[in-house]
Amino acid sequence: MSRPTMETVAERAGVSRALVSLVMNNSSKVSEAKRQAVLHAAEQLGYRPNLHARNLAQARTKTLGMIINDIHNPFFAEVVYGVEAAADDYGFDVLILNGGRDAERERRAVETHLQFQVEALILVGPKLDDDDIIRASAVVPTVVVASGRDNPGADTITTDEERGAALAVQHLVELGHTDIVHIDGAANISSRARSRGYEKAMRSLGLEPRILRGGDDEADAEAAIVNLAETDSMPTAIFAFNDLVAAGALSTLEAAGLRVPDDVSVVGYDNTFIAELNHMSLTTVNQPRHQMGQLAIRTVLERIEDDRTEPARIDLAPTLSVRRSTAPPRKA
Amino acid sequence: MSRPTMETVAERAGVSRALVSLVMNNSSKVSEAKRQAVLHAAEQLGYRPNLHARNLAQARTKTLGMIINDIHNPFFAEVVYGVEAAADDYGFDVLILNGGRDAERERRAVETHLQFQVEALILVGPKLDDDDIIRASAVVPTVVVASGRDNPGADTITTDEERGAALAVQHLVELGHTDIVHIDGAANISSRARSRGYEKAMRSLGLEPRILRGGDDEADAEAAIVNLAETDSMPTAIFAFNDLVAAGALSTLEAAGLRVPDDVSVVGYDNTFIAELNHMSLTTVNQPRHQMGQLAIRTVLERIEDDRTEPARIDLAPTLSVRRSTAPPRKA
DNA sequence: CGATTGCGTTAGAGCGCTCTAAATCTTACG
DNA sequence: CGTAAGATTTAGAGCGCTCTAACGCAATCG
Repeated sequence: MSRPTMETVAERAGVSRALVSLVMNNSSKVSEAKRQAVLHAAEQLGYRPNLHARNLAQARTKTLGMIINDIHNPFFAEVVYGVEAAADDYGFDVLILNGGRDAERERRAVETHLQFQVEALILVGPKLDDDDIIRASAVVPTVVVASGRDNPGADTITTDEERGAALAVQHLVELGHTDIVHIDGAANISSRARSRGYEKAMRSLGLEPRILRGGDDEADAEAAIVNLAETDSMPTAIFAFNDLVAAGALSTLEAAGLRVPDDVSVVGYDNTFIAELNHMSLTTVNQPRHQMGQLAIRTVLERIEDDRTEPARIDLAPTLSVRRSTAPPRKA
Repeated sequence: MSRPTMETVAERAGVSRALVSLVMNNSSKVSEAKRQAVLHAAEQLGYRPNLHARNLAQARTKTLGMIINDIHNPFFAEVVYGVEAAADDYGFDVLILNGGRDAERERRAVETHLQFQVEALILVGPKLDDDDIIRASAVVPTVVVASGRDNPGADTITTDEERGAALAVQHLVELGHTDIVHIDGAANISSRARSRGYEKAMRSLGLEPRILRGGDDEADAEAAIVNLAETDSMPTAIFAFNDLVAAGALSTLEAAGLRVPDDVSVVGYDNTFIAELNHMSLTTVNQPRHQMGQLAIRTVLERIEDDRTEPARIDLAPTLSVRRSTAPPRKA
């Protein structure tokens, strides 16, 4: 037994298929009596409109396609909530596809979304390269969130990561630190901007930058710090590429008998869940993720309506969340 | 300029629309010459099949609908990866909708998926109640993952949570603990089974169970432990409802001047990301999440093919991941 | 050499819905 | 009463694709 269609409902309610359509789209020009009859019939039959048929018949789908770099990463979850909230306001459905930290998978996800005729594409922290993004945005309005760079053709929502790094440095310097090491994000997409921000801030304050190669997980931090302990001198403060690297720093430092923040202060980046944990209590740079998600939707949808052609670029200000992993340096 | 259709491609390639269709579904009965011509024309036009049209024309959609309790929660991410891997094998697309920890939103998500004519529904840690699930599974094969209970009408993939709790108790007892307190999950869906497992295990070992009301986040743990410190006696080990509660326990204990694991051992549940962090290094009960996701797909798809009618129930065995938050009790 | 076979191709109906234009029914008014 | 205006309702085409049945054509065979 296949599912009931409008035809079935129409028959049952003793009206035409067109009338059922009107009721389903709650048109105002339907008599109350018929409306009730239709609604009742639909209810009884367990009728559910077929979105594929609707989307085919209509020009639009009222559907947005979102691709997330990695569902594992709670950083993106907040963005998703922002996106969903805004999409709700505009009456759009959001289909989520998982990129799985893999450019190839993201490419396939883009393809799937396009085949689903989404009206816009939201790429959250994409692994795709410029060409992919150009190709996609040639087909459908595209907005990129948190990619840490400009994206030709697409709208872009970022935070000023240089500024974020500067905030971290500033905070440490205000606490009295002068020997501040940065563990970078290696090949990571946002790494460059953060390092540059760190370096500029240090120099402008007359301090000597020291950058160590890190990565994007705990193990990378460990290597960097072991190196610091063995061959180099231990600074009084460490600014890590992200919270995870900072977490790695925390445990490696403690394993080495150093206390945070008494001996060494640590600052992370992203204000993830980890940083919030009481036991970690990481001072970190915060990006307004929810807002980024909301703006992504607004930007791209307005682009559709106003059919603006040049891409927008929105750069939000990061803030610093001060917690217990930073303190004034121990008096020498 | 709207997107090219099969018609456009057919014209360009000098063949009929039907032939284009055959090529797109790479049928074997197309001459190589025409196949190339069509492929070439499609390429040039940037043709992309319209999934809505296809899904309408075909009986099936080859699409699965998944609803995740909360994208924030990394526990579910692993399940998602399992689901995706298996779905890939079967050639299904997986559409993800976020439940947002809200039964009402989940209900709407189910509705959306059904309107998209998904061939099966995968509910990961649903907030929906039995009736919702019964209703859904009456329309489309449904599988529930990690709900911690039986779900009438739907296939169910769980782990034996009683057993998991017992593993935790066993581990602590083997280390020499006898005074073990459980902080439960309050109204949380899995709380009952874990508490029961704890209680049974304790009694069967001749120990007196002590259960405190917890919840599902750090703050809940704090309240419970403060209570323990002030009005009750501090045990030598704590088995928490989940990793987050355990994390809360960790920080509250340390704030109270107690060291983990020297003074108090702590065990969590779920083996989330948190537990893995070096700095936390939480002994915890692990659920084979990836496998759960895979099994969910297999179960529900096989159900479609074999049109089995009675729901399946798969109960996997949890394991214990021992880390540094547990140790023998301090000698009195 | 006409009939048969089989491969490659195509016409055309139909999937469930929306939308325009036209049909039908009311109601109001001269 | 007849009729125009307005309010409801409906017929029917069409969205882009798949699928069945039939068609054309070359190769094969008795």
